Amino acid sequence: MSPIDTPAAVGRPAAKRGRPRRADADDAILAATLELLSEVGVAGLSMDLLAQRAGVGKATIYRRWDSKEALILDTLRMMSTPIPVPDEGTVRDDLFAYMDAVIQHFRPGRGSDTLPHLIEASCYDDQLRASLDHYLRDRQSTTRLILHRGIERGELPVDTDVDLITDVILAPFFYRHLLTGATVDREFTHRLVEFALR
Amino acid sequence: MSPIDTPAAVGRPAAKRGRPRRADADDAILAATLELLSEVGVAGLSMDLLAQRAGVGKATIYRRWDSKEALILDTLRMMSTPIPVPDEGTVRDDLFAYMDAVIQHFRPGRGSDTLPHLIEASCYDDQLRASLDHYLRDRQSTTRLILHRGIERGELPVDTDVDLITDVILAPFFYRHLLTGATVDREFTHRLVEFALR
Amino acid sequence: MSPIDTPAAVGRPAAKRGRPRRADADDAILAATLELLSEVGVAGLSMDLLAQRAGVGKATIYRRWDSKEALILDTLRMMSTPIPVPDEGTVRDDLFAYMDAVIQHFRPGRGSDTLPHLIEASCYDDQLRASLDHYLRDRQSTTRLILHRGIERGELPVDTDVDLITDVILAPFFYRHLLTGATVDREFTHRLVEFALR
Amino acid sequence: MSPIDTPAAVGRPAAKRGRPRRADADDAILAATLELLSEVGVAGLSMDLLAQRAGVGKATIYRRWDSKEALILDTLRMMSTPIPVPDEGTVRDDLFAYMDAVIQHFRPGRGSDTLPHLIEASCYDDQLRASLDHYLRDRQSTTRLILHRGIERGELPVDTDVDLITDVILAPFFYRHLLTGATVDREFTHRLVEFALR
DNA sequence: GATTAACCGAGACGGTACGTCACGTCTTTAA
DNA sequence: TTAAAGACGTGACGTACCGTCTCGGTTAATC
Repeated sequence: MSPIDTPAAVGRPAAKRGRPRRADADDAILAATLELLSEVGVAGLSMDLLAQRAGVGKATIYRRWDSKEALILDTLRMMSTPIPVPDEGTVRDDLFAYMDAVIQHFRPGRGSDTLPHLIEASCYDDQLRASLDHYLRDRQSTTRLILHRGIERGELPVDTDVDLITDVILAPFFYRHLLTGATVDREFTHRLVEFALR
Repeated sequence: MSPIDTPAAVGRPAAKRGRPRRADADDAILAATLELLSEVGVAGLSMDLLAQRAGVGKATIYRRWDSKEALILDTLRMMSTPIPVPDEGTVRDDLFAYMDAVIQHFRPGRGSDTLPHLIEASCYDDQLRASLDHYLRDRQSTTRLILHRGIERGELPVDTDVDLITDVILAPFFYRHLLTGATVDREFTHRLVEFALR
Repeated sequence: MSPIDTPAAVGRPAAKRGRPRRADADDAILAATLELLSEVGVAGLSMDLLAQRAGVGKATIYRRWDSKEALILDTLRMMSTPIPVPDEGTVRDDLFAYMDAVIQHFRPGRGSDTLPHLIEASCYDDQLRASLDHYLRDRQSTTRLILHRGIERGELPVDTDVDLITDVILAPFFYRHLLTGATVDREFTHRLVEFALR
Repeated sequence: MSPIDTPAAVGRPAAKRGRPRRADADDAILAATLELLSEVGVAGLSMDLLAQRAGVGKATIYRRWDSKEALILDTLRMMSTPIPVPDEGTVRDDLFAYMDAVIQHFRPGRGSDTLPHLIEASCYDDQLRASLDHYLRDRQSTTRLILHRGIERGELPVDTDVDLITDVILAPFFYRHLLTGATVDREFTHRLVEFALR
């Protein structure tokens, strides 16, 4: 979910009236959100605190985002450092490298309650549900890219079920991380990749 | 997490003094919780409302459970109808049948915010985290049973990695359900089972 | 308080530069204020609503009046229908007639919170305090006129304390109206007039 | 308006259940209100600040009073030092002395916006209107007592209209104080008393 | 005719206070 | 001692206004 009222339509002159939105407020708010997420987590991030930190009125936040959660999701989208696409030469090694990075990325810490929070919030907000879905499917793109590259190279059969393998590789990671709390280490992800490419 | 202070040790007369705990309060509370979960979801389940519904003081609830979430988890454990263990003759058909039932069980509805809520809450409460892990690993037992039965029957090789296959079958279900919002239907679970048993 | 910057001095060309004030904006604002006062009272009259109703920007209002209350007071001054000066032949009958009209004028209704609001606001704004004083003393002029006419006619002694009698007749009306909530009817005002002229 | 739910009915054992209201909270709240009224006036008295000052949750205040204004009125009733009943020997001197004290009491200062605030608020709240009426009529009792004492002593005729004279003496004070802003000094109140007793 | 300065409607801005709600604890009387 | 009832302190919520500011765009008097 992007900030509300983004004049997405190209070519429309937007016929702006009234004082325009402060251009730098979005950034200030997103930056403050990112700061607070890592300092106090989602649980400690109140809208009052956020507004104060961003040097902004609460109304300015609500004018731009529908909810705290829409804002947080946008913060993840815009501010979080992306996991780079590895290029080790083979699908197997690319997936090994990528999953190593994923493990690093989901280290437990102050911000590790963010994704669970968004998941719960999306139960009550269809628009957020759609945005979160879109965001998380986007994060599959690296895995998909690696697999497609493998098919092009002839390393994988042309009829490889990319969707399924993507799920099979990524899902157990989140399943263990969020649900069963089982160990997620390199040994596990490597075993998983071997199984998926078997 | 079981109710606090359960006189687990048999034989100890407990040397009770004062008014004894109401024997039926636990059940009344669990039943009211289950009712409210399906009526208003976790989001609408406040402790005040719950106490009123159960005809119980709030302190009585907190005397028996550490938190709202511990209670909810116990409610799931005690009150929710278990998914029966199928016995179709082959591992493949057992897993097909089981996953069909799982799909039914996680139909969207009033109570479908329960698991996400517990997942988030477990970020802030180590004891809950442990209890939830235990509960969810418990729910893997049917899948494991089916696989072990297959090994005994000689249907699966003796060195089958039961842990991994369990994750590979169950994880994508929750991953799609909670994270990407992708379709989860019989076609998908069947494809998944085929892949896992390939 | 009149609109700010009124070029009161006649003959001074004021050497205006720039676009002149919209001539009809004052009226539009005053009219909208009067409308809203009777529709939603002072309490419901927000500056945003008022600007919208008058088809005017908020800044245009603040350019012309110092505050919401200065505007409201001006609205009363300019727009409210004045109570006519009676001429019944005697001081007694004139006062009877006038007080009857006053009773009518202060009927309870949507706009009856206006005066109390101005009274409170004038606690925080010396200029408003002065303007309100001036306005309310102005409204004594009819009573004063009636009394002075009586003195000229020889109906009242020449040393009549007009100030005091004015207060004695008008004050109990407002005192009961605003403070004690006691009944204010013709019987009361007549008794009052009789006492004052005794 | 007294604190909500006061078990006014005598003889009813009240059949109290649950934790009783903190006995000292009322006092703490009233005292904090009085403090803040004199420090920052009604305008600066926010419920958050008040709760903090009283060492009490906001909900505790709202549990006991319907509104900020009901609380303020109660504060006046309970905490404000009453004007003593003078006993100078004659009605005239008693009234002189009393009005002198009234003038002192309504000195301008931090708390002088309190009465105007309550008057406005009572436009929007019938219960407050009734309470304020009752409070202000109560404050007439000293004047009435002085007049009745005069009748008993034979100093005033038995058919003296006590209601009217009370209004005639007190009303101009508030009228000038709140409305016209005219001078209210000893000279004026003495002239007023002389006129009323004429 | 070009420039300039004050105006215009619209609406975003930083603040502040509101009254409600839920949390988990505490305090009463009764059993 | 536990029970039901319900008050407690805390703190976040999302809304509504305030009075100011900032746009793009008029509209005159001045140059």
